[in-house]
Amino acid sequence: MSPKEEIAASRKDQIMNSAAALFASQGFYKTTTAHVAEAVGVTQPYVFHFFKSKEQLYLAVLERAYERLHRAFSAVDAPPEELAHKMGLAFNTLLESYRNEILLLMQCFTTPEPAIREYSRRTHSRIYNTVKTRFKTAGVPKPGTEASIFISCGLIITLSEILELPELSPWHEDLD
Amino acid sequence: MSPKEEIAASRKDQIMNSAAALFASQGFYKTTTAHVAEAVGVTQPYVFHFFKSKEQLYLAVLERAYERLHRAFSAVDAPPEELAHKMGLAFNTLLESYRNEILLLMQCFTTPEPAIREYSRRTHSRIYNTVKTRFKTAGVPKPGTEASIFISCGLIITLSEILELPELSPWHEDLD
DNA sequence: ACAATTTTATTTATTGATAAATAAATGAAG
DNA sequence: CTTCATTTATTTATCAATAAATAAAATTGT
Repeated sequence: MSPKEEIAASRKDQIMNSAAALFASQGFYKTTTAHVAEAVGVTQPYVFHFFKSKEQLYLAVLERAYERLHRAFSAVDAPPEELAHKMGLAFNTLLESYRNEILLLMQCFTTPEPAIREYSRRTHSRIYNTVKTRFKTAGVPKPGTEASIFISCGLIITLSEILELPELSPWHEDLD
Repeated sequence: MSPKEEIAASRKDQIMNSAAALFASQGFYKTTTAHVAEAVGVTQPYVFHFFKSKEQLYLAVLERAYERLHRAFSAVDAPPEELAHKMGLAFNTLLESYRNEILLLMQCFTTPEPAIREYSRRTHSRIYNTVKTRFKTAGVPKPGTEASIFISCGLIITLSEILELPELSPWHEDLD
């Protein structure tokens, strides 16, 4: 965020932004409410004025990330044979603009907190159905299988980003 | 483990087995050394007699899991056009026999502990190179790309298992 | 003066880790 | 054999640190 936007953003938004960055890189457990507060420049208990628990904060960040992904995918328009490719481009654009949120979204399923698990399940299910429906509507054969492959692609990109192993990315040129 | 094997297994092995199950389902942070100890039936400080820290225990379990995967993949023998398929079968067999270890292996990259991150990086890199080399030696074209796709397949299966969303699995039949 | 914002002070619970004590097994000497 | 000594296996007790959450006070703006 630019300085101007930083000022314009409400405290709640600032907290969610810092939380997204920290949750994405440090995960749910290693990210403390004190870290989030410090990143924003407020005191730790103040975080609880906006979110009744650390878990609720995490879920709020996750939901916002999902909505952004959903909007981005919904905005893609292309003929059937280009659809998957264009959705891939949309995913990459999102990864550049909202890296934290995307990495969090693709990673959340490993957080064993029951409420987060359940939410992750719902979220991944929603993503799958969105993608599948888009493929199906466009007349792509085997839309379910295609959607599954598409998401697996997102997963390996995430893994490659987190571990800094570019050769794992499907975009990496396969020489020799 | 059967009762007989349970007795035969050394304390250290028992601790690693319980730790594998707990780390796979509860993750690094939510799994306490007390939980591991309780699952084995020993006291919490005794775990530290075998592993100098919880982190070392995690890494030991991870290494054992990697070695099992490596052996399984190395044992696969097939002509080029069947190789990927047969390696997929080997992965599935392993997932049935050593579910905990496999899920842990595919999940470990999200644990933000620096030493674990570094180890995950190394481990995933080793898996990738193993698979790529196998494809290349067999004469499969684009072995790097194929290896990347193969691993992404493992990731989506893991996601589907953890969240209990069978429709996300590549093996799920794509009806309608 | 009122309402919204933000801080200080504090509590409670959890958990990884250490140290010292005890019990059990093993083996050698009488 | 069986007693004693020595090592190995395991427990009890405890510490120190961390972190989420609550409540009440204080500050700021209108």
